[in-house]
Amino acid sequence: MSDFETVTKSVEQKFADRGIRLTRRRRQVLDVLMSADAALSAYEIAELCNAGSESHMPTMSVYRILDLLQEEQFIHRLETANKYVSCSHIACAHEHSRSQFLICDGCRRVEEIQLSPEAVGAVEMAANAVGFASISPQLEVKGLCVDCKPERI
Amino acid sequence: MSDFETVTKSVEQKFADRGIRLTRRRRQVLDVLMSADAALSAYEIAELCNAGSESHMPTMSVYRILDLLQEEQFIHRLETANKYVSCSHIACAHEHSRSQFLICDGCRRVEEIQLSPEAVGAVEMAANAVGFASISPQLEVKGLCVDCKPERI
DNA sequence: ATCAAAATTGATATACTATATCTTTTGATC
DNA sequence: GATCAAAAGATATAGTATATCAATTTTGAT
Repeated sequence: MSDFETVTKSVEQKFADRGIRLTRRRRQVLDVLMSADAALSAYEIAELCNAGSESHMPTMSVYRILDLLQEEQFIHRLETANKYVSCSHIACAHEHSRSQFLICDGCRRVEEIQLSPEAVGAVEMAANAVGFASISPQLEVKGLCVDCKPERI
Repeated sequence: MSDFETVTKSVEQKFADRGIRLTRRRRQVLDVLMSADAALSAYEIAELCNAGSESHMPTMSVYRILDLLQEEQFIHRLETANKYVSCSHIACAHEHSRSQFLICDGCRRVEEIQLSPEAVGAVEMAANAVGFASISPQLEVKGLCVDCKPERI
């Protein structure tokens, strides 16, 4: 069974376990996101759903489905980019409470990483110091990947 | 001399030093941002410029001016909020190369903080580990301030 | 002081991201 | 199959942002 099929099976199981229907539309959106190697906007997702397909996927449906997929933690919304990515732990059995992203300002490549608890703790302490009670579990960091970093002369 | 006047003088000096004109429009936008106690959208800035004033500030001018002010490091753009804030070091003589923001998901309050070099280093190391050459000097963290944190029962 | 070039602003159009709302269709349950 | 709820379709509209060209203002050289 291919890797993609394994993931798909796992996703189907999760939908079933939670009593959520994995409809054709939802499957389309999720497939597009899982196959993408970059973060996509809702409109890009709609286009890709329609590409080479008879169906007409309305963008509004994409937004609705993105909301659901996000609630169920199958995908993430990148707020600094207004784009969406499938969760890199989509097939994992465990929950993953925190997610951190690196977004390349050059090629828009996205890597989901796991910061050390110490690093997260440092941010939390700095937050507490200025009157913040808690910080969001999602952190987005922009940068340049090695391919996009301009060579120094 | 009031605090606001001190800052204004300092800003005027910086404009002069860099050979950039501090026009009426630019001053309006900067004044609005410096007087604001929250991050503002470009359209909100335009509205505030027009409030109680004879002038008509077009939103497009606001965007143009925001670009300039950002290049010159007088203000920051919050990418997670699509809003703008004046730099908390606007009157400082030194450069401040890094900026980190805490944004309250409840009241939208924004605090500009300074993370420890260790915390930033931890993020950089994690980035390097997944093929990123460098990270952006601006970090935005969402959270809840103590006023907006729901009481536990 | 006058004129030409450059910088700034004004005006208009348009693209992109997102939400609200109402109707129609589909699917589950009895 | 009838009934009800969930999902999808359709349309309108709000909010954020960029592109472009024209008009005006400022600068600097003569």
